[in-house]
Amino acid sequence: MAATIRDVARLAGVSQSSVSRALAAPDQVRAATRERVERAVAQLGYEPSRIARGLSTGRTGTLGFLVPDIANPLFAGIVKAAQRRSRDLGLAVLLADADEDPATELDLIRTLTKQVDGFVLCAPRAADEELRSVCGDLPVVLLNRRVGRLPAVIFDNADGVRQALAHLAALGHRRVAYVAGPRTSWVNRERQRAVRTGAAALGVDVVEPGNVSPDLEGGVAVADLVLAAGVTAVIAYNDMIALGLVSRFAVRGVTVPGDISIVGFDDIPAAALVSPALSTVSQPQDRCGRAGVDLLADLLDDRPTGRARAGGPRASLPTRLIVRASTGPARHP
Amino acid sequence: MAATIRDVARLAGVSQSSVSRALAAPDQVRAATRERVERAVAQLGYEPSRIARGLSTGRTGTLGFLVPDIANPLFAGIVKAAQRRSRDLGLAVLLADADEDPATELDLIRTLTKQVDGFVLCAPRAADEELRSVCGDLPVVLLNRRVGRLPAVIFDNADGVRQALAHLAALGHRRVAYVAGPRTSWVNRERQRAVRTGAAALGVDVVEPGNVSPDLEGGVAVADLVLAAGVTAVIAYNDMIALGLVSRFAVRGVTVPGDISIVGFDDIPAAALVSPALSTVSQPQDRCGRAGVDLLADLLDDRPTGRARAGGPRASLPTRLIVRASTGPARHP
DNA sequence: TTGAAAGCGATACCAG
DNA sequence: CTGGTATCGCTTTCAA
Repeated sequence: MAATIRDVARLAGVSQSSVSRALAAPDQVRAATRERVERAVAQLGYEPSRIARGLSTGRTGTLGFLVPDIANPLFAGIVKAAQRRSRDLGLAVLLADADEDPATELDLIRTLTKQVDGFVLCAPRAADEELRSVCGDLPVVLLNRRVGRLPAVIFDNADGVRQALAHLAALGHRRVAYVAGPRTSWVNRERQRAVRTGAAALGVDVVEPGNVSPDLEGGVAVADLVLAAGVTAVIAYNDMIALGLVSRFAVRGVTVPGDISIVGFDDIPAAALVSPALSTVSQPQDRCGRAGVDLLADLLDDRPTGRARAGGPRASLPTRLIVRASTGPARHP
Repeated sequence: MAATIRDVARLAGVSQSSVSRALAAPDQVRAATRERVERAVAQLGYEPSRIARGLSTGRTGTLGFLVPDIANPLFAGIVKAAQRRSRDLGLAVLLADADEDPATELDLIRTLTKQVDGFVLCAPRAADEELRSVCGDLPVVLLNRRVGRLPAVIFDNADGVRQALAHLAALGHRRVAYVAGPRTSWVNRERQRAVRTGAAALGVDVVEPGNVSPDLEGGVAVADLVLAAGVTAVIAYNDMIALGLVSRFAVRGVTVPGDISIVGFDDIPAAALVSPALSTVSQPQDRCGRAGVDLLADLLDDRPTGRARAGGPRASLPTRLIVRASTGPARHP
């Protein structure tokens, strides 16, 4: 059996209270006492039980981290960064993978809500009101999503889209497709809107073959529609879809970028590997994950905004177009 | 403030004990009582506090899941499967990413050990004895690793290697490289050994350019050594390394599989996407993740072996070679 | 500066 | 079948 605070107290010849204090507020304890406690702690290899502590403090030292799909490299990268930061802050991470399903998501939040101090919701798919109500007054930080005035870390999607469109327009493309991601994705709606307004401003026609799942299958499934639309370039909701397109295009004998140019989003590792390499709008995953955790930690410690640490409670992170294979349309060399 | 068991008891006009029973063992309570309790529960939206329960039962309803690197698609896939299974079993998952570092790993286990009922350690990098001692007598299930007689789920690495070697030998390769992964990886050692003995049996020469990190960078870094070794084929510790090789080979003007054939391990999604597509030994990630959680759940519930559910406490999952681009050596058409 | 004692929210044993 | 009560391990007043 692991040692408890009582064992330490007994061994050190002091009360439990003193042990507790010696550990939590060392300066409220005489040096001599503190030392005896520390010795006892070391000798017994004592480590306080987090759950027992949780019971009395009402805090668990754990944060809930929700993602739509941990197999998506973007989210894996964000989780990794968040994980590291949490560790540094002494927080544990309860991971929840919602499988891209809004209902599962709400379910997970509901069941986890009792065991965490707060949530980082990465790109949640559920509706605004449902998210609000399910979170109650638990501290929440959103990533890749905006809901009212809740603290959030987002990428500058509009600017990313602008860069992508400007790039394609400069190459001479006049008719591009936007392959939309999940209807439930706030980011998708943002990009969609940005594509529409941005394209109009540049005098570029936009075709939208519809919404697909944000993975390889989604891209493969929609590829033929894209071809049928007679566009010379396509902007995909994310790199997974883009790679799915590449793959299906190859099967159809359509060359990239010769016959059609593609721009994705996220700059996942695989994007640089396919050949020709994928042009993509890169997003700083680590800053995102880190900022999310920082923001939540601030909330937990009651630091109202956390401006100092995370660059504002509603940080917008810059995105950057990475040009790899894209070229102008074939008929316009 | 959320409702407690006391509130429910008061509202239902029964004792706390009865409420507790009505929820945990409904058949030990008169129907009438049970109904009153249920009504009260519904009315108050009561949900028992997991941590309070944890204090008295000594169980947290949470399992610790440790991976070397969540950004590695293999592990992401395994985590996803484990996650789903855990959810079905009513367990929460505390994720820990050790960043491929043995020390971090032990640290994480130590700090998390108090808040979980058991651990699933996926491909842990720490040494046998350290793992044993750090886990104490917490239930532990290993994935991709064998330590003494601890319950484990592993892939049949030897057979995977055998398939890969047989394939290459049949194509006419007589000199192949094995690009090793982390020295700390048990799986790597298994594969390495299998390559050595297997190649000897087939009369194939093996060159080993050394250990690299199991990611793209690792593959890129070692690519030139591989070329210098004058081999016609290479088996890589995993797909990430293999893809790194492909990428660097392209830069060097070496064509795959024309000049050199590559076989990886894991069959991560990206493997099928690069062109030419990567031949690889596929591992059933979902079965692995699921079996790991099942095994641990059995341990927690004191079902001694869990044979029924997971195919044995030390399941060995089949691997399967997926042939994509590999061909025979150029000089041997 | 220290110790005693009252919770925190549930479970589980023991009478009745 | 039900209620009272000790208990889990720690934090936090409140006195001393």
